[in-house]
Amino acid sequence: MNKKLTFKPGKPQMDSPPLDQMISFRVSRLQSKLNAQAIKILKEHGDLTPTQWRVLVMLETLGECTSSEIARTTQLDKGLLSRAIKGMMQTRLIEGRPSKTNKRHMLLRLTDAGRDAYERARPYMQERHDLLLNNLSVQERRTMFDVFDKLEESISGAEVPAGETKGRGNGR
Amino acid sequence: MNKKLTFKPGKPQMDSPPLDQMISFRVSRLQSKLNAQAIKILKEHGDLTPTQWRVLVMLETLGECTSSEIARTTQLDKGLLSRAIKGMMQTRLIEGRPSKTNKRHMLLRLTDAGRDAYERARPYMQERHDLLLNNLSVQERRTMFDVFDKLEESISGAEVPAGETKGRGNGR
DNA sequence: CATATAATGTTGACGGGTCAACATTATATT
DNA sequence: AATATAATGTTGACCCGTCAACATTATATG
Repeated sequence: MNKKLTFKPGKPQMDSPPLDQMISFRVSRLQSKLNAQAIKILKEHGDLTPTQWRVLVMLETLGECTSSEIARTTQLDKGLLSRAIKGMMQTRLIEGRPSKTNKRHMLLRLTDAGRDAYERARPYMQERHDLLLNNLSVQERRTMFDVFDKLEESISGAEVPAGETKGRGNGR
Repeated sequence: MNKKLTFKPGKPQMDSPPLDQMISFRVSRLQSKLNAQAIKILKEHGDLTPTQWRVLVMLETLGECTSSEIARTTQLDKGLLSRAIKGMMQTRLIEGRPSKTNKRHMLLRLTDAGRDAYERARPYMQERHDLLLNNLSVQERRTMFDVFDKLEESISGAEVPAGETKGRGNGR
């Protein structure tokens, strides 16, 4: 099981590739692979981008909502979202209507085509996710998400180590 | 501490943002944050890019080696590496000499300036990494890397579900 | 009420990562 | 030895994510 038992008792023990022990590098590489996989699956089953897929998921979950709500919930960049939404409105996956109480808001919701696209891709995305989970024990799954949470917290906590002017929002 | 306590005991409990339960999304978001943090630190302490930093780490570890060795070990894209190395040779962080046994190879190694840059950024990168680890138990750290390994394996195993021609290399 | 500040969404610019094509050189196959 | 195949590294094209600037509208502050 353990891959790194390759040191000789006499030598200084050049342990396996140092970058493999570095969190940021591992997350980066993992993200690349996951992303490539997602792109491939989504291209085959509805020709969506990962961001578009995420917008669909959010709309399916939240129901009618605005771009800024999605941005806040997912922490995705609002510029990125703006373009994704624009494209999805052109291809009629979603539709928007102006809010009457707030002229800046655009209330977004799935069209039938959008819901179809979602339902078409979903089983494959689900299958993929199950495949990822299947190789992990229940313990590992729980710990994984805990670790994700803690790492994100560490980063938020580390930024601006001294003297923030005011406010608490992470200016994203 | 726990932000998501908004479910009613009678209801099926529409669990918090669905994307938060999805591995790919979590890894993607985590990667964004880690990357932004790394970019900031590296910019302040030597003006390196993350890729350049990784090249420095690899050269410091492997000693003199070639671009393809780094690509193989890290699984970084060879095009990306080519450009990073080109830039680092221009700024004299590394130097290369042609191999005599293989005319395609360029043997790379750190210059003194490169080693300086590495040593200048290293403590800050180390501190950051320690900060990330400090919020994790020993158990969590072990599980985290195990999970990284297993997830990467899952992805490699999932690609080309049937009838691969030959070979075993992941065509990257 | 008047004004300053914050939120919403759009856009342009930029850099980084991915991919494919390519020239060159090594290696395998016959 | 001749030829096909694979490896190495470079380059151009492309897309995505990030950031800053901006116009517009809401809200807070005086």
